[in-house]
Amino acid sequence: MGFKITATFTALGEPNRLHIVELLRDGPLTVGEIADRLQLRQPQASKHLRVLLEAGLVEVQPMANRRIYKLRLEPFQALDAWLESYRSVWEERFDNLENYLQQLQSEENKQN
Amino acid sequence: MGFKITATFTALGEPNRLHIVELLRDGPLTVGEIADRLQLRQPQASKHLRVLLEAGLVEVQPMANRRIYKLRLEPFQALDAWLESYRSVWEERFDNLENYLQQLQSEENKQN
DNA sequence: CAATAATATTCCTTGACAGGAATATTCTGT
DNA sequence: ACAGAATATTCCTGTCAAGGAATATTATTG
Repeated sequence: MGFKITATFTALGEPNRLHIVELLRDGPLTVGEIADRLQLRQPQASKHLRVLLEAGLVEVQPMANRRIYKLRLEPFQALDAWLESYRSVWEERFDNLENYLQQLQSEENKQN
Repeated sequence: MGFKITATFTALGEPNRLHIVELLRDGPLTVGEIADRLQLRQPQASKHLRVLLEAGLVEVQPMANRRIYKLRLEPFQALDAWLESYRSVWEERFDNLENYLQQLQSEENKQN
């Protein structure tokens, strides 16, 4: 806990990192495996993983020579919670209400 | 349609822009109002709004002298859909399954 | 302890981005 | 058409992030 949601967004804003996350959705992977599948050089893979790690999106588990990265759930749940407040917005068709209010305003206090 | 989700993420990765979006959640606002509430100078507000606009997160509706910005629903729904595939991950406790697989692997084909 | 595999870190360079200040644009009313 | 309000754009500058290449670190095996 204690990760800022903007960190989540910026981390996922980079295409390679988004791709990594999508790979990890299907299960934990090794740095080398990630680099292979994404056509990345190993150092770049490590660097992106570092960013994801610091954003709390993944965690790492050393195994022998390797480091296995896997998704952490919390940031996704946080994202979900954040989205929740917007779901109500579109479900209530807030949109139309506002159009209505704008009409009122645009007609400068016309009283019927 | 046709907006990349990475664009959504990068747009929301900037704290001021995230803040703008959260303001707009409660209803459409004018550039000036946004600048006021966020303690931003008008040009910066306009610039951030431009980014949000190009990412498809907001739309603008000219009214007289002003421009009223409001949220567009689609990117949020897209985000929601994207998150959906991760919900199943954490709901199925995929995590434990993987720990199990890792154990197997770490013990190098030990057959009981 | 040497050799090797897997991964991380550093240094460098380049490009993107954010804020500040100034200026341009657009619309309205007269 | 002009003045003024609201907003957009441009230019400049400094910072930060990403890729490439080289090197350092860590753990395993013999």
